[in-house]
Amino acid sequence: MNVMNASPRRKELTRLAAQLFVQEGFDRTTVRMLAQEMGIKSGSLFHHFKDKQEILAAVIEEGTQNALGIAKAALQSCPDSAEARLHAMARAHLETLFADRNAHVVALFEWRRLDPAASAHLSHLRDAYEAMWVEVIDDALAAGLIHGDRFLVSRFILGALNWTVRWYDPNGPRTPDDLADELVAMILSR
Amino acid sequence: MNVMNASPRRKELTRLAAQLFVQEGFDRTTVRMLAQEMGIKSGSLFHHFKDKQEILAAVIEEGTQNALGIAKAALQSCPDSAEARLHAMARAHLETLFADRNAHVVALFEWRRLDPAASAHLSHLRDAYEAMWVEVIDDALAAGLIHGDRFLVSRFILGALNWTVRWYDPNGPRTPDDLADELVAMILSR
DNA sequence: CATTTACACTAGCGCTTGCTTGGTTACTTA
DNA sequence: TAAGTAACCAAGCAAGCGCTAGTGTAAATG
Repeated sequence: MNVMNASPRRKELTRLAAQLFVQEGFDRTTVRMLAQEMGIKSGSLFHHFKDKQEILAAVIEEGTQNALGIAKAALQSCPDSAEARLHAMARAHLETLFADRNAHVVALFEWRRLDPAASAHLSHLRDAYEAMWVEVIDDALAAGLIHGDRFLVSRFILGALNWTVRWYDPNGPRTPDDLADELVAMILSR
Repeated sequence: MNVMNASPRRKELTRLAAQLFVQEGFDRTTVRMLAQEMGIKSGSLFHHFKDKQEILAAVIEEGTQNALGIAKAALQSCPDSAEARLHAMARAHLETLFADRNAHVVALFEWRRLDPAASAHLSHLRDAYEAMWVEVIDDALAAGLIHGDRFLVSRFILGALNWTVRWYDPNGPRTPDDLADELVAMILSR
């Protein structure tokens, strides 16, 4: 078995798995379905992954790592005002949400299928991402851009953003940036 | 088989099923687990429900009907201003979300497990509920209470509200009404 | 040239799944 | 007291599940 490496083959298989997990749900996706989508037989799958659980963990890790990278890049290359940073985070969130849509849908809706070990490991990644949000929101509160409880405000914002995967149509007239700007405009105290 | 009636026994079984579906997810909940939780044998389950699908549909129907009832009652017994109605809808949404939490979590996160027939039937119920929201939000926009695109605003609000099931702790210091008021305060243009 | 590595294959084991069958029990009604 | 009905059970079937064992082969490596 090809333990925990990041071969290009494995990356491609992870991408295909994410797509199937979104289409069918993790539980209803069988190893035979995964193998067929990948053009191999079900037994061959276990050369690349220890078990089905590890495929799920790989999908979620991939998505979360990308989200972290995009958010960091967005904050670094943006004006140093609280308002600009809030905009940048919202835009970055939706950018990664729809660039790696499959991985993020799996992360959001199949998280509970992770076994405890994988869940613990990936929780750290997600916490790192959420910490960036909390910092930006604290700055926005301190600057008087928004008002309210920091805990509630951040939950509401992330809820509204994450829920977009349930209704947003990438082929429609609006870009993810449009959504981000509209949401920020909606909550700014003016 | 006890076709599609609403016997008290069936109602109680539906309630227990909702709980298990939330704990384990629909796919991982076996008919044997359901039966055990209900204190009967797995074969007996099919006296009350045609198949496993019908249990899922029963859970979701129950929750959606309750939501409709609560929202209607809330709008009828509230001052006739756009702002009061917006408050009332947000409060009603969170009230039913946590009064029938299990049923609503299932409706929100297991909807795709419904077969097409059941999905079509229940979609009508859900559309009726969302139509109430659209009306209230249109009034709020017309009154100048909030600004933005009616479509986006309603999606953002419902997203923020629905996402509360992922983090809200009913045993914490805040009531659902607190949440509703904070959210409305956050989006009002002041 | 010999050996290792990466990747794929076939075949199937052991188990669980949703659901059916054929029948029994407990209660209500005529 | 007889008939009807709702509720239940023991047993098990056919299908499908994740995963393993063992083998073949072509390319990379010593």
